[in-house]
Amino acid sequence: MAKNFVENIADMEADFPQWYTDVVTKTELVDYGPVKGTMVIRPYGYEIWENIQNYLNKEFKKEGVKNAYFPMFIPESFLKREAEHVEGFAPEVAVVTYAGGKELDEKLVVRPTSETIICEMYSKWINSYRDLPVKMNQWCNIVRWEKTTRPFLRTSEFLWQEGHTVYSTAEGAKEDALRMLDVYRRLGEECLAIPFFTGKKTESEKFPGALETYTIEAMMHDGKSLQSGTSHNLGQNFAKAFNIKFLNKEGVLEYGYSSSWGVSTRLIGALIMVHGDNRGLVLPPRVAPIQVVIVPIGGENEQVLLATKELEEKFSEGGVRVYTDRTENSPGWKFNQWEMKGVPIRIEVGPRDLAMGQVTVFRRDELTKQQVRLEGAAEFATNLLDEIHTNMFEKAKKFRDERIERANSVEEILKVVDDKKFARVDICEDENCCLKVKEKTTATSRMIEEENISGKNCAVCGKKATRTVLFARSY
RNA sequence: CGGGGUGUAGCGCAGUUGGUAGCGCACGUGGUUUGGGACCAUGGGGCCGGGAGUUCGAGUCUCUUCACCCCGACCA
Repeated sequence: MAKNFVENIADMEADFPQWYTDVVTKTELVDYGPVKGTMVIRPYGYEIWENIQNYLNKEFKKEGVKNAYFPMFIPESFLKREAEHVEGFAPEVAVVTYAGGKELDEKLVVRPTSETIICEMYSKWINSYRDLPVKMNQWCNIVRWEKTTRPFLRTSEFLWQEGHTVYSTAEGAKEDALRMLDVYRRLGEECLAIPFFTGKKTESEKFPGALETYTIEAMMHDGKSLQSGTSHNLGQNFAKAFNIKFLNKEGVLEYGYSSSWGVSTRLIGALIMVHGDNRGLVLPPRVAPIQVVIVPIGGENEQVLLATKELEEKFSEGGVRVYTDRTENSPGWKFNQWEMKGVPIRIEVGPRDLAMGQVTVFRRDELTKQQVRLEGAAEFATNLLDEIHTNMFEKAKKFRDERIERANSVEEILKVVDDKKFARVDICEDENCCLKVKEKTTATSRMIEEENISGKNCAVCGKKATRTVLFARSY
């Protein structure tokens, strides 16, 4: 191996941010748009998103959630109806002031999230307890004018799904928020091979206007945390702001209880930074646009052509996303290319193996090769996809679990996060203690792991601790 | 929005005291190749990030602006 096959990608240990940028652009997931902070999601990246959508749409249907679409323009006054909400989003909204050749009477906010407009519509549609619960989801784009941006992780515009529900009881909304959090956790486990931490946000980190925010957090390869999705119990905050009222069984008018939950294209950033390595992407099989790439060697060889075609057909029939690389490039070049692009399995079909009735199967997660009989190769590889998925999940879990450390003081927290780990901290009820940690260590409280703990002291102020919180530096 | 860094072909880079732009890879064409980034031949590609200035002359000097990267403040 005379040449460095990763010469095009920065070393991930030496320069993780550069590695990330190199990987997302060179594998053609994404490109920068002409407007600051915007990204073009290219087909190879978009297919990952489509696979995530397919999984979630199925799960949403199981939950009785219907897809719908609400307008992207929101009257500015809507945002102002919920005090915390407007305060939280005002700095980053884009506003349309001019349209149709004239100044608008009322400015239009380009949605930074759709609670307000959806609740406005819900208030028209909800009259009776018989109308509840209402559960809708929309797949759409969102605009948040961020100061610093990075493809998938933070862009001025991004794609997401946002679910919005209304229940007749407080418990209904809370349980919904928790149930959807679990859907996201399973999305990680079953689809992205990412072991998410799930828990509640502390007061200072919760969604503007929410009663409680639940989060899925993932540990990236550099030890930072990425908030990968959130689920909010909104209580009656938005129902009151938007006048969502219903008559209960007793004929008494009540405000509804709502929840909202969302994941975005940021998930793609998460899976890149959880699974990637110095050769580039390592895509989880269930979302990989190409699950198996076949590389025929010695293209003219009739036996090769035949075996390749046969394999290809078997995969297609079995519902495996397969691609055969028939380009003129040399085999070595193709190997490196497809490894960079993170294809889970590569099958090399060449005369040497075929003479013995076999093909070579390479797995991206472990970078290992083995010879397999041609007849059973498709079935073998198909099963291997599941094994790769499980292996990737377990590897990520092990990586994560080895990098959580208890910390009993601000100094210890600093040491742990400097060591690129998450700190598990017993802390008191006072939000100022969380903020003090942030100030001293730049690590933020990611989520509450456990509530109502006893017999422990706050790592910051020394008073009685009531909860265990994970702290980490984050994206 | 502060502090630092980088912008020259798609990518990676050279470009001397200012004298009118080059290399490798990639790309087109013809041919030979194919088990870990093949080879020969021959082509195409540049508002040197943008604007303004100094100068007879600017990739090079000055100012300004934009984009990207890093470190802080703010966030999915």
